[in-house]
Amino acid sequence: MAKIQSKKNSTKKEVIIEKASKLFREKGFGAASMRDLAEHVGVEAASLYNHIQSKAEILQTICFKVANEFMTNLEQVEVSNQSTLKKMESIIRLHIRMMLDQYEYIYIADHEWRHLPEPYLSNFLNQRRNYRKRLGDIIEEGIAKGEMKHIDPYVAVLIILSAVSGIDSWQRSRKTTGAEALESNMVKYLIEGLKK
Amino acid sequence: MAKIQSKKNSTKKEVIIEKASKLFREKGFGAASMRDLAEHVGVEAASLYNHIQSKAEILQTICFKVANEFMTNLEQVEVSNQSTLKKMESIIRLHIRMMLDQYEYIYIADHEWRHLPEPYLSNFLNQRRNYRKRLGDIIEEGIAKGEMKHIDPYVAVLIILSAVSGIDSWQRSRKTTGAEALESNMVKYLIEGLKK
DNA sequence: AAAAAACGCTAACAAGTGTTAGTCAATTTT
DNA sequence: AAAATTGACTAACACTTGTTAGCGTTTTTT
Repeated sequence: MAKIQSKKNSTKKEVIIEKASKLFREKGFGAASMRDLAEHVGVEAASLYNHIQSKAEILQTICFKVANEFMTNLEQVEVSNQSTLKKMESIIRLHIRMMLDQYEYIYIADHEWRHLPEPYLSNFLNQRRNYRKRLGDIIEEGIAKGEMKHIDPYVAVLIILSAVSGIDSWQRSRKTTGAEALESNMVKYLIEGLKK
Repeated sequence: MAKIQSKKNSTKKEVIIEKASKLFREKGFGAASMRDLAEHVGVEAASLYNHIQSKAEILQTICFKVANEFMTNLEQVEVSNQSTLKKMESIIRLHIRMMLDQYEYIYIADHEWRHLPEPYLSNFLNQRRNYRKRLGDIIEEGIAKGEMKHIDPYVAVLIILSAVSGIDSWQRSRKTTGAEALESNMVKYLIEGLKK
């Protein structure tokens, strides 16, 4: 019944999704074709449909996998006993780390969600709005407690999320800056700012 | 010879590019079709080719228009007699303002440049790399002069550019935050940080 | 008024799209 | 060993893609 195949301990479906994530990032969801994907998997295009239901399903799987991962983490941070600043720092660090070692997935959830079919699109956007709202609440609390500057919480959330998601254009110059250095530099900036 | 048409003082070619920019942003370059565009312009698809050479040409026009605008501004800032912090502030403010009133164009130059055909793609990436390098130089100078924190300049540039380009997901909630408020909040954060 | 250019249209092209139907060998379950 | 499932294949479908050819009308230039 359960079909375990291919190189590593992964279903063929997982292999397809993994290859698709690379392809979707390189070419964009719309420009990546199933025949293209099939070639990377080493199979004919029609054979893909023995494992998946549609092209869109792949996108859904990726987007919601990412969304759930972030949401789960947020819930853990919310109930933890840290200062609001530390909470934000934890979240920032998680985003950076996920960006670094699940680059393709995060990129797609960040940039290709527009191509989700309804009702998944609305669902995804609701989750995203909810996530941002709750990040904003942490910042609001931080301001009220005098731990943070008086800044529009929504703008702050926007800056933080955009900044970490922008790591994608850093990808190629990995050599010049190490991963840990990048992380600490980003945290430093996002918490303490540019001005001395 | 010169053909001045349509509502405002704009060539039909300009109308096409304007409509295209909205379409490309909504659907992505790959998913937006010429027939789709033609309908928005109020013409048959084939007729578009009396004004443009190809779909790709539209993308090129948009991307390089934006790139040149930013580059021109950077050159002005570079030769000005401001502190490095003020220089960065000027640049940040310009980015935010352009994002607000040329949203569609900037978005496309930010997100759809991948679909540029060679040799335009390389050209565009070179310009972008150059732009970022020079922003980094300003920050490097700021650090050397003790005006800025000791932070990897490239990471700082990344954060700043990503943050301003992230305004796109703010677009719909314009009502809650005014444009000036957004600008001052972003500048405040990006210069002074989150921590009090 | 004549010549030329601009610009809309319809029809068509070659190529590519996601996806389904149906067949057959390999593998797993009974 | 028999039966059932899995999963690969080829062919094909209905449709969309960007783009060109060619015709005819309107607008501009001479």
